[in-house]
Parts: sequence; C-alpha cells; structure tokens
Amino acid sequence: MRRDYDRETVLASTLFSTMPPETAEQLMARSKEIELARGESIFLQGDPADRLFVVLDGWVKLFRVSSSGTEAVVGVFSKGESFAEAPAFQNTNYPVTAETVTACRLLQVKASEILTLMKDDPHVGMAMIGAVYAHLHALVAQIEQLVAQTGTQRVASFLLKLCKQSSGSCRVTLPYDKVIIARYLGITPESLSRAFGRLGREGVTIEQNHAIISDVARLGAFAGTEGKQRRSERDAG
Amino acid sequence: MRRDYDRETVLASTLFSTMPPETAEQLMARSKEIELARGESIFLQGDPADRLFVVLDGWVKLFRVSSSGTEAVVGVFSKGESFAEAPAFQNTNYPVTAETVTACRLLQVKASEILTLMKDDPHVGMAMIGAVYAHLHALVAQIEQLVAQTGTQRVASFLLKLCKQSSGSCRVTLPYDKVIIARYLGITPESLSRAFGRLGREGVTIEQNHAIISDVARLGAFAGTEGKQRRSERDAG
DNA sequence: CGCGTTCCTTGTCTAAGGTCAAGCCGGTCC
DNA sequence: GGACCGGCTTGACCTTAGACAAGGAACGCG
Repeated sequence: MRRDYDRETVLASTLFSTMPPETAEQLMARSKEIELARGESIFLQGDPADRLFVVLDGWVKLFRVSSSGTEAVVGVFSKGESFAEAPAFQNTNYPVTAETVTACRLLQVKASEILTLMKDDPHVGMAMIGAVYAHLHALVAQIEQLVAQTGTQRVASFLLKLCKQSSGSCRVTLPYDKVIIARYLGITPESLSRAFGRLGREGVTIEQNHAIISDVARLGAFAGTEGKQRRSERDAG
Repeated sequence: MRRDYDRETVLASTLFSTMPPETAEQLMARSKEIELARGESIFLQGDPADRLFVVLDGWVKLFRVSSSGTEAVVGVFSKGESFAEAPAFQNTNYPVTAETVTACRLLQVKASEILTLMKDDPHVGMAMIGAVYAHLHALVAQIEQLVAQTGTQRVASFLLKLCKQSSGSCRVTLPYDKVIIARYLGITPESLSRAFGRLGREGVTIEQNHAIISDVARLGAFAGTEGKQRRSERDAG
C-alpha cells in the first residue's frame, strides 16, 4: 500500500527520524500529500513561507535566478529528504524557488502544526535544527567544490556521490536532466557535455542517462585527492 | 565598562536577540569570554563540536581546506554575530575551521547549557533555528554569487555590502586582509588586485585598506542589475 | 510517415581567471 | 643603517569554461 510505503519514507526521513515516533505520526496525520507533474513550481522565491515539505517520491530542485537570468541550483532532493524547514519558522519569505524536476509526490507540513508540537517537546526543535544543519553542511560542501574544483572534477564528484561503493566498477543512473545537473554543478549544459567527454579518459562512459564508471577509486583520485593540478605536477608526470 | 558593552552586544546579537531577555542573561552568565590574538584557531575542522561562539569584538573567518590546499572561506563574522550553533547540537564534529583574522574577544557558550534552557523554553530552540537559518541564507547567496557573477562583480558586491547607503559616494574600510576577502569571494589575491584595478573604471579607488566609491548606484548597476554581460549586449553598446 | 519539440552534443571563438615569477613597499628586528 | 618578512601588485602565460551557432538523436503527434 502506498500509505504504508509513505509512512515508512517519512519516518525514516532526515527530519522525522530523530523525533519521537508518536510525534512524527501526529504530524503526519495533520499533513497532506500533494501530487505534482514534472516542471511544476512548489513555491516561488519571495512567497510567504508557512509550510515545509518532505519528498515522498520524485525529485525536487531549489534554485535562485539572478538578475542576469543565471539559474543557480542550491539543492536537489529526493525521497526521504525535507526542504524549506527553516524559512517556515521565521515568518519570512522563501529565499529560493522550488520546482519539481520529475513527477513528484510530496508531504506538505504546516509550520504552525510543528510549532504547536515544539512547545511540548524539545526533541521537535532538535529535529528541526538537525535538518537545517544538514542543509547548511551540504551548502558548505557545495561552496568548497565550486571554489576548489574544476567543472570536470565537480562532475566526477557528482557521479561518485551517486554510486555508493568506493572502489571497483559501477553503473549509475543520472536521476534527472543534464541541464539540472549542470546548473547544480555551476556549469552550463555544454560544459557538462564536454566534461563527460573528458571523463572518458578516466574510465567513464555515458550512455543516455546512465554512467558507467570502470574504476571508482580512479575517478575519486581524479575528483578529489589530486585536487586542482598544478602546472609543476602535470609537467612532472 | 567592557562588561556592559559586551552585554549589549550579546543581547543585540542575532542569536540572543530573539530569546527572552532573562534567558539570554542566564546563558551569558554561564558562558565565558575568551581573548585571542590574530591568526589563532578557535576550532579545527573535525574537532568535536560542543560549544558555539558570539563575536564580541574583532573578525573571525570560517573556512575549509580542500585536499588540493585551496582554502574556501564560507563565512566571515564580526561583532554581534554567532557561529557554530548547529554542529554544537548534533553531537558531530565541526565541518569547518574557525580562525581569527584580527585580534578578537569571543563569548564561548557550551551547547549543554543551551540544551538545558531549551527544554524549558521553546523560544530558545526558535532562536537557534533563526540563527542557523541566517547562515543558510548567507550561504545560498554566496553560491548564487559564485555561479552568476564574475569575480570583479563579486568584488563590487562585497564593497557595496560594506557601505550602507544605496546611492551617492562613500568611503569604506576593508575590515580585514585582502587575502581573506579574495578567498571569501572565491578568487586569488592576484585576481582581487586586478579586479580593484578594473573597478577603477566604475569609479572605485583603493587606498591601502580603504575603498572610495564615487557612485554607489553605478557600482550597484555594475555588480548586479547588468549581470554577466552577453556578447550581443556588449557589441550593441 | 514527416514534422516539430526537447534534449543533448560539437565546433569555434573569446574572456575570465588561475599559476608562476618578480618586484615593491612598509613594517620590524637586530 | 641593513636585512628580512608579510602583504600586495604587476606581468606573462595558459587553462577553463562561457557564448553563440549549428547539428543530431529520441520522442510524440498528426
């Protein structure tokens, strides 16, 4: 049953898993499921923030569009992940836009419901802080990547995040459009395409929306351990 | 007296200002002030996180060093700002390193003290979420800048943040070393130097650690409204 | 089947910015 | 005074990736 399936997803989610189960159930009961097609907006940057979301199925992106029209994707979430927790409590507006990148089912939770529970149980507040912290951490990692790695290395890191193992070979599915991947990595779709080409030399093959990594450890070395290669290092090799 | 001066700083800080004053006083009483010279570390990436900090005076930077040695500054804080709130509650390690960039005085608050108060007063939890959210928001803005603006535009934005007005001319003080500014903006010191040079054409003059902006509105247009110029736009002009 | 659309790739050109190296200036320490 | 050091700037060179333009593959639709 979808109901049980969803309940499991929610209880295991980053936000709900650290709450007492009864509290989580209570919250879930007072929330509603929404179903969206691909490409629909969930909320817009500047909308008043009064609710947060948990992904039940599908993929969601958070992004900002700058005045120049450049879209910066600051997060992509899938099953079991929550988003928009923090602004919901601040009586402010959403600082980003949220949009589905595939067909989606979401759990929509009103901030007021959580606030009520929070007054009785400090664990709820802790769970919120934990969820927000997870996002904070992810953003810090994203900034580090943007600053310390080349576009191609970021693509390599992205592929590595998709495959769980740390050595051997593996085949991963690119879960959403390459345009989204590119924007999330801070590059253009063209550059992503070229980066995939360059990763061929590191044993990566792209077949439609799948990537075959012949040697995960090798790709890891390319992405991180070596860092941005200095001229001297390249010349020496 | 320094005591009163500090108390005022803390009560007006992002973290404490949204708590009931008595709670804030209580927390303050149980915290201790520490004094640090310039260039000292406050904590290292990977240290167990059990305390958070409020800046009483001076400047602090948070950064990560990638395996390649590149330093990515993810935050610079001054008087009245707090940092490391979230990890302190997560029983994890600090995900970044904190270091003073000038001589500093800090208020050091043990997470356990806050936890105690949080159990009795949900406002404390709210204050924490608010503080973490502020950082989240800042990081999102930083990512947007890294992706959507050129280095020189980011430098312009940085200068604009330092001067409060939105038009006219003004003279601002660069509050810390240019190396730090560069790393915070995701560029090298060399590029920062060249960016300052380029901003001369937008009416900006650099004199040691001061910047004179002849026309704030004009610099704002350069930084944001125009965005990354397209070739066609440049050719047309 | 042809048609369009959407998504992706490829080619060419250009600009932005990193790397390395050298030099400059204002301190401080002897 | 001179040597030294840190912070900053300048210059030459080269890699990276964005802009633009064109083409190709997959898919749906009449």
